[in-house]
Amino acid sequence: MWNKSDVISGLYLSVIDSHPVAIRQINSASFSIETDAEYFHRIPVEQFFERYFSLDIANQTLFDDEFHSRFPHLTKRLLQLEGLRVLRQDPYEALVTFMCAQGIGMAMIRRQVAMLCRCFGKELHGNLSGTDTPLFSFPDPQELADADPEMLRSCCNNNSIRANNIREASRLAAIGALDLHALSEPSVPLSEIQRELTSLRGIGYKIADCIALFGMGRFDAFPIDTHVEQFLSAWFSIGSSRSGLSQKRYLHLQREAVELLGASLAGYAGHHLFHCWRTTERNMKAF
DNA sequence: ATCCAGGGAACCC
DNA sequence: GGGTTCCATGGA
Repeated sequence: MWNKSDVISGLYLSVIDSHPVAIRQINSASFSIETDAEYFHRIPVEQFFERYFSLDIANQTLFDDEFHSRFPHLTKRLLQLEGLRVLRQDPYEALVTFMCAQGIGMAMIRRQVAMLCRCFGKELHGNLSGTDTPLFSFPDPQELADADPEMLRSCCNNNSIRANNIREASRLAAIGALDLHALSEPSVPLSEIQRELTSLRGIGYKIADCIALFGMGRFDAFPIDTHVEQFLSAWFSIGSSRSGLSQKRYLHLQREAVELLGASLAGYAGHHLFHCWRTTERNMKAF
Protein backbone atom coordinates (compact mmCIF):
# COMPACT_ATOMS: atom_id res chain seq x y z
CA MET A 1 0.00 0.00 0.00
CA TRP A 2 1.25 3.40 -0.93
CA ASN A 3 -0.03 6.70 0.21
CA LYS A 4 -0.45 9.67 -2.04
CA SER A 5 2.37 11.78 -0.60
CA ASP A 6 4.84 8.98 -1.28
CA VAL A 7 3.60 8.72 -4.78
CA ILE A 8 3.61 12.40 -5.56
CA SER A 9 7.04 12.89 -4.06
CA GLY A 10 8.41 10.41 -6.50
CA LEU A 11 9.42 7.77 -3.99
CA TYR A 12 8.75 5.10 -6.51
CA LEU A 13 5.86 6.10 -8.71
CA SER A 14 5.72 9.83 -9.07
CA VAL A 15 2.34 9.85 -10.71
CA ILE A 16 -0.22 7.17 -11.18
CA ASP A 17 -3.10 7.65 -13.50
CA SER A 18 -5.71 6.38 -11.14
CA HIS A 19 -8.43 5.46 -13.49
CA PRO A 20 -11.51 4.63 -11.48
CA VAL A 21 -10.94 0.99 -10.82
CA ALA A 22 -7.22 0.96 -11.25
CA ILE A 23 -6.72 1.86 -7.65
CA ARG A 24 -9.28 1.62 -4.92
CA GLN A 25 -9.08 4.85 -3.03
CA ILE A 26 -9.49 4.27 0.66
CA ASN A 27 -9.67 7.89 1.67
CA SER A 28 -8.47 11.18 0.30
CA ALA A 29 -4.86 10.36 1.03
CA SER A 30 -4.31 6.67 0.46
CA PHE A 31 -5.21 3.79 -1.76
CA SER A 32 -4.69 0.11 -2.02
CA ILE A 33 -4.68 -2.60 -4.59
CA GLU A 34 -3.54 -5.40 -2.35
CA THR A 35 -6.86 -7.11 -2.07
CA ASP A 36 -7.42 -6.83 -5.79
CA ALA A 37 -4.40 -8.93 -6.46
CA GLU A 38 -5.55 -11.75 -4.28
CA TYR A 39 -9.18 -11.47 -5.01
CA PHE A 40 -9.17 -11.16 -8.76
CA HIS A 41 -5.98 -12.56 -10.04
CA ARG A 42 -5.09 -15.31 -7.61
CA ILE A 43 -1.42 -14.72 -8.11
CA PRO A 44 1.33 -13.63 -5.72
CA VAL A 45 1.20 -9.95 -4.92
CA GLU A 46 4.73 -9.30 -6.20
CA GLN A 47 3.84 -10.73 -9.58
CA PHE A 48 0.66 -8.72 -9.59
CA PHE A 49 2.54 -5.47 -8.99
CA GLU A 50 5.01 -6.23 -11.72
CA ARG A 51 2.27 -6.93 -14.16
CA TYR A 52 -0.42 -4.47 -13.04
CA PHE A 53 1.92 -1.50 -13.01
CA SER A 54 3.66 -2.66 -16.19
CA LEU A 55 7.03 -2.54 -14.50
CA ASP A 56 8.42 -4.38 -17.50
CA ILE A 57 8.13 -1.17 -19.52
CA ALA A 58 10.94 1.34 -19.07
CA ASN A 59 9.70 4.87 -19.55
CA GLN A 60 13.04 6.00 -20.97
CA THR A 61 12.36 3.87 -24.01
CA LEU A 62 9.01 5.47 -24.85
CA PHE A 63 10.47 8.26 -26.99
CA ASP A 64 13.43 7.78 -29.29
CA ASP A 65 16.37 10.11 -29.92
CA GLU A 66 14.76 11.62 -32.95
CA PHE A 67 11.75 12.61 -30.89
CA HIS A 68 13.95 14.13 -28.22
CA SER A 69 15.87 16.22 -30.72
CA ARG A 70 12.74 17.35 -32.53
CA PHE A 71 10.79 18.24 -29.38
CA PRO A 72 13.25 19.25 -26.66
CA HIS A 73 10.66 21.29 -24.79
CA LEU A 74 8.45 18.22 -24.48
CA THR A 75 11.34 16.04 -23.42
CA LYS A 76 11.96 18.31 -20.48
CA ARG A 77 8.33 18.24 -19.42
CA LEU A 78 8.01 14.49 -19.86
CA LEU A 79 10.82 13.98 -17.37
CA GLN A 80 8.42 15.10 -14.68
CA LEU A 81 6.24 12.11 -15.48
CA GLU A 82 9.05 9.66 -14.91
CA GLY A 83 6.90 7.48 -12.66
CA LEU A 84 3.72 7.45 -14.69
CA ARG A 85 2.55 3.93 -15.38
CA VAL A 86 -0.09 2.62 -17.71
CA LEU A 87 -1.90 -0.10 -15.85
CA ARG A 88 -2.79 -3.55 -17.06
CA GLN A 89 -6.36 -3.60 -15.88
CA ASP A 90 -8.86 -6.38 -16.19
CA PRO A 91 -10.46 -6.23 -19.63
CA TYR A 92 -14.03 -6.35 -18.38
CA GLU A 93 -13.37 -3.64 -15.81
CA ALA A 94 -11.84 -1.50 -18.51
CA LEU A 95 -14.76 -2.16 -20.82
CA VAL A 96 -17.37 -1.05 -18.32
CA THR A 97 -15.44 1.89 -16.93
CA PHE A 98 -14.71 3.32 -20.36
CA MET A 99 -18.29 2.80 -21.41
CA CYS A 100 -19.02 5.13 -18.49
CA ALA A 101 -16.60 7.68 -19.90
CA GLN A 102 -18.37 9.21 -22.84
CA GLY A 103 -18.99 12.91 -22.92
CA ILE A 104 -18.51 13.22 -19.20
CA GLY A 105 -15.84 14.42 -16.77
CA MET A 106 -13.33 12.36 -14.83
CA ALA A 107 -14.97 13.04 -11.48
CA MET A 108 -18.29 11.75 -12.77
CA ILE A 109 -16.65 8.68 -14.27
CA ARG A 110 -15.07 7.80 -10.96
CA ARG A 111 -18.31 8.32 -9.13
CA GLN A 112 -20.11 5.97 -11.47
CA VAL A 113 -17.51 3.25 -11.05
CA ALA A 114 -17.48 3.63 -7.29
CA MET A 115 -21.27 3.27 -7.27
CA LEU A 116 -21.15 0.22 -9.52
CA CYS A 117 -18.73 -1.45 -7.13
CA ARG A 118 -20.70 -0.52 -4.05
CA CYS A 119 -24.06 -1.58 -5.49
CA PHE A 120 -23.10 -4.70 -7.39
CA GLY A 121 -19.64 -5.80 -6.26
CA LYS A 122 -18.71 -8.05 -3.38
CA GLU A 123 -17.36 -6.60 -0.21
CA LEU A 124 -13.71 -7.42 0.21
CA HIS A 125 -12.28 -8.55 3.51
CA GLY A 126 -8.60 -7.96 3.08
CA ASN A 127 -6.10 -6.52 5.47
CA LEU A 128 -6.33 -2.87 4.65
CA SER A 129 -3.40 -1.70 6.69
CA GLY A 130 -5.34 -0.30 9.56
CA THR A 131 -8.19 1.37 7.74
CA ASP A 132 -11.68 0.10 8.19
CA THR A 133 -13.19 1.64 5.08
CA PRO A 134 -14.97 -1.10 3.21
CA LEU A 135 -13.80 -1.94 -0.29
CA PHE A 136 -15.83 -3.58 -2.99
CA SER A 137 -14.78 -5.68 -5.90
CA PHE A 138 -15.68 -4.64 -9.38
CA PRO A 139 -18.80 -6.60 -10.33
CA ASP A 140 -18.37 -9.47 -12.74
CA PRO A 141 -20.30 -9.71 -16.03
CA GLN A 142 -23.07 -11.87 -14.61
CA GLU A 143 -23.70 -9.47 -11.76
CA LEU A 144 -24.23 -6.54 -14.12
CA ALA A 145 -26.15 -8.65 -16.61
CA ASP A 146 -28.60 -9.47 -13.81
CA ALA A 147 -28.60 -5.97 -12.39
CA ASP A 148 -31.83 -4.26 -11.49
CA PRO A 149 -32.35 -1.72 -14.32
CA GLU A 150 -33.25 1.15 -12.04
CA MET A 151 -30.30 0.61 -9.75
CA LEU A 152 -27.93 0.19 -12.65
CA ARG A 153 -29.20 3.40 -14.19
CA SER A 154 -28.62 5.27 -10.96
CA CYS A 155 -25.03 4.05 -11.04
CA CYS A 156 -24.62 5.30 -14.61
CA ASN A 157 -25.26 8.97 -13.97
CA ASN A 158 -28.95 8.32 -14.56
CA ASN A 159 -28.21 7.68 -18.20
CA SER A 160 -30.50 4.81 -19.18
CA ILE A 161 -28.96 4.39 -22.62
CA ARG A 162 -25.55 3.88 -21.08
CA ALA A 163 -26.96 1.53 -18.47
CA ASN A 164 -28.64 -0.58 -21.14
CA ASN A 165 -25.48 -0.71 -23.22
CA ILE A 166 -23.47 -1.85 -20.23
CA ARG A 167 -26.03 -4.49 -19.31
CA GLU A 168 -26.07 -5.86 -22.84
CA ALA A 169 -22.27 -5.99 -23.12
CA SER A 170 -22.16 -7.69 -19.73
CA ARG A 171 -24.74 -10.23 -20.85
CA LEU A 172 -22.68 -11.08 -23.92
CA ALA A 173 -19.56 -11.40 -21.79
CA ALA A 174 -21.39 -13.56 -19.26
CA ILE A 175 -22.65 -16.06 -21.83
CA GLY A 176 -19.30 -16.14 -23.60
CA ALA A 177 -20.46 -14.54 -26.83
CA LEU A 178 -17.96 -11.82 -26.06
CA ASP A 179 -14.69 -13.45 -25.04
CA LEU A 180 -12.56 -10.62 -23.71
CA HIS A 181 -9.71 -12.86 -22.63
CA ALA A 182 -9.43 -14.43 -26.07
CA LEU A 183 -9.43 -10.94 -27.56
CA SER A 184 -6.62 -10.04 -25.16
CA GLU A 185 -4.24 -12.54 -26.74
CA PRO A 186 -1.20 -10.59 -27.95
CA SER A 187 -1.49 -12.17 -31.38
CA VAL A 188 -4.86 -10.58 -32.06
CA PRO A 189 -4.51 -7.64 -34.47
CA LEU A 190 -5.62 -4.28 -33.12
CA SER A 191 -8.00 -3.94 -36.02
CA GLU A 192 -9.80 -7.09 -34.92
CA ILE A 193 -10.12 -5.81 -31.36
CA GLN A 194 -11.54 -2.59 -32.75
CA ARG A 195 -13.94 -4.45 -34.99
CA GLU A 196 -15.15 -6.78 -32.25
CA LEU A 197 -15.61 -4.12 -29.57
CA THR A 198 -17.18 -1.49 -31.81
CA SER A 199 -19.85 -4.00 -32.75
CA LEU A 200 -21.24 -3.40 -29.26
CA ARG A 201 -23.60 -0.51 -28.75
CA GLY A 202 -21.97 2.32 -26.86
CA ILE A 203 -18.45 1.53 -28.00
CA GLY A 204 -16.74 3.44 -30.79
CA TYR A 205 -13.11 3.51 -31.83
CA LYS A 206 -11.98 5.66 -28.93
CA ILE A 207 -13.44 3.48 -26.22
CA ALA A 208 -12.38 0.31 -28.00
CA ASP A 209 -8.80 1.57 -28.10
CA CYS A 210 -8.96 2.52 -24.43
CA ILE A 211 -10.09 -0.99 -23.55
CA ALA A 212 -7.22 -2.40 -25.60
CA LEU A 213 -4.65 -0.05 -24.05
CA PHE A 214 -5.73 -0.17 -20.41
CA GLY A 215 -7.54 -3.50 -20.20
CA MET A 216 -5.71 -5.77 -22.63
CA GLY A 217 -2.14 -4.65 -22.17
CA ARG A 218 -2.08 -3.48 -25.76
CA PHE A 219 0.37 -0.65 -25.40
CA ASP A 220 0.38 -0.22 -29.16
CA ALA A 221 -3.26 0.92 -29.10
CA PHE A 222 -3.55 4.70 -29.41
CA PRO A 223 -6.92 6.09 -28.30
CA ILE A 224 -7.77 9.62 -29.42
CA ASP A 225 -10.03 11.68 -27.20
CA THR A 226 -10.55 15.43 -27.09
CA HIS A 227 -7.28 16.04 -25.25
CA VAL A 228 -5.26 13.81 -27.53
CA GLU A 229 -6.75 15.50 -30.54
CA GLN A 230 -5.72 18.84 -29.07
CA PHE A 231 -2.09 17.98 -28.41
CA LEU A 232 -1.68 16.17 -31.71
CA SER A 233 -2.59 19.43 -33.38
CA ALA A 234 -0.83 21.83 -31.01
CA TRP A 235 2.43 19.96 -30.56
CA PHE A 236 2.83 17.91 -33.70
CA SER A 237 0.66 19.61 -36.32
CA ILE A 238 -1.19 16.34 -36.80
CA GLY A 239 -4.69 17.16 -37.95
CA SER A 240 -5.98 20.68 -38.21
CA SER A 241 -7.35 22.61 -35.30
CA ARG A 242 -10.91 21.90 -36.34
CA SER A 243 -12.57 19.50 -34.00
CA GLY A 244 -14.93 16.67 -34.71
CA LEU A 245 -13.66 13.16 -35.15
CA SER A 246 -15.31 11.23 -37.93
CA GLN A 247 -14.33 7.59 -38.05
CA LYS A 248 -12.10 8.17 -41.01
CA ARG A 249 -10.41 11.17 -39.43
CA TYR A 250 -9.91 9.17 -36.24
CA LEU A 251 -8.10 6.38 -38.07
CA HIS A 252 -6.13 8.88 -40.10
CA LEU A 253 -4.88 10.77 -37.05
CA GLN A 254 -4.13 7.47 -35.38
CA ARG A 255 -1.92 6.33 -38.24
CA GLU A 256 0.03 9.58 -38.15
CA ALA A 257 0.46 9.42 -34.38
CA VAL A 258 1.69 5.84 -34.52
CA GLU A 259 4.15 6.80 -37.20
CA LEU A 260 5.49 9.56 -34.98
CA LEU A 261 5.66 7.55 -31.79
CA GLY A 262 6.53 4.11 -33.07
CA ALA A 263 4.21 1.17 -33.49
CA SER A 264 5.04 -0.94 -30.46
CA LEU A 265 4.43 1.49 -27.59
CA ALA A 266 2.48 4.30 -29.26
CA GLY A 267 -0.36 4.13 -26.77
CA TYR A 268 1.93 4.00 -23.75
CA ALA A 269 3.84 7.02 -25.02
CA GLY A 270 0.58 8.68 -25.95
CA HIS A 271 -0.67 8.35 -22.42
CA HIS A 272 2.39 10.16 -21.15
CA LEU A 273 1.70 12.94 -23.62
CA PHE A 274 -1.95 12.91 -22.57
CA HIS A 275 -0.96 13.38 -18.96
CA CYS A 276 1.61 16.01 -19.87
CA TRP A 277 -0.99 17.94 -21.84
CA ARG A 278 -3.57 17.90 -19.08
CA THR A 279 -1.21 18.78 -16.25
CA THR A 280 1.17 21.30 -17.83
CA GLU A 281 -0.93 22.75 -20.62
CA ARG A 282 -4.44 22.63 -19.23
CA ASN A 283 -3.43 22.90 -15.59
CA MET A 284 -5.54 19.92 -14.55
CA LYS A 285 -4.73 17.84 -11.52
CA ALA A 286 -3.22 14.40 -11.91
CA PHE A 287 -5.55 12.87 -9.36
C1' DA B 1 -28.55 30.15 -18.15
C1' DT B 2 -24.79 28.31 -20.68
C1' DC B 3 -21.01 25.43 -21.48
C1' DC B 4 -18.05 21.66 -20.69
C1' DA B 5 -16.70 16.82 -19.62
C1' DG B 6 -11.13 11.25 -21.70
C1' DG B 7 -18.03 10.06 -27.51
C1' DG B 8 -21.47 7.53 -29.98
C1' DA B 9 -25.07 6.86 -33.22
C1' DA B 10 -28.61 8.47 -36.17
C1' DC B 11 -29.16 10.82 -40.13
C1' DC B 12 -28.53 12.78 -44.82
C1' DC B 13 -26.44 13.63 -49.38
C1' DG C 1 -19.12 5.76 -47.51
C1' DG C 2 -18.16 10.28 -45.43
C1' DG C 3 -19.32 14.20 -42.97
C1' DT C 4 -22.86 16.87 -39.87
C1' DT C 5 -26.36 16.84 -36.30
C1' DC C 6 -28.35 15.21 -32.39
C1' DC C 7 -28.15 12.80 -27.98
C1' DA C 8 -27.76 12.38 -22.57
C1' DT C 9 -26.56 14.15 -17.76
C1' DG C 10 -24.73 16.69 -13.79
C1' DG C 11 -21.67 20.21 -12.26
C1' DA C 12 -19.26 24.65 -12.53
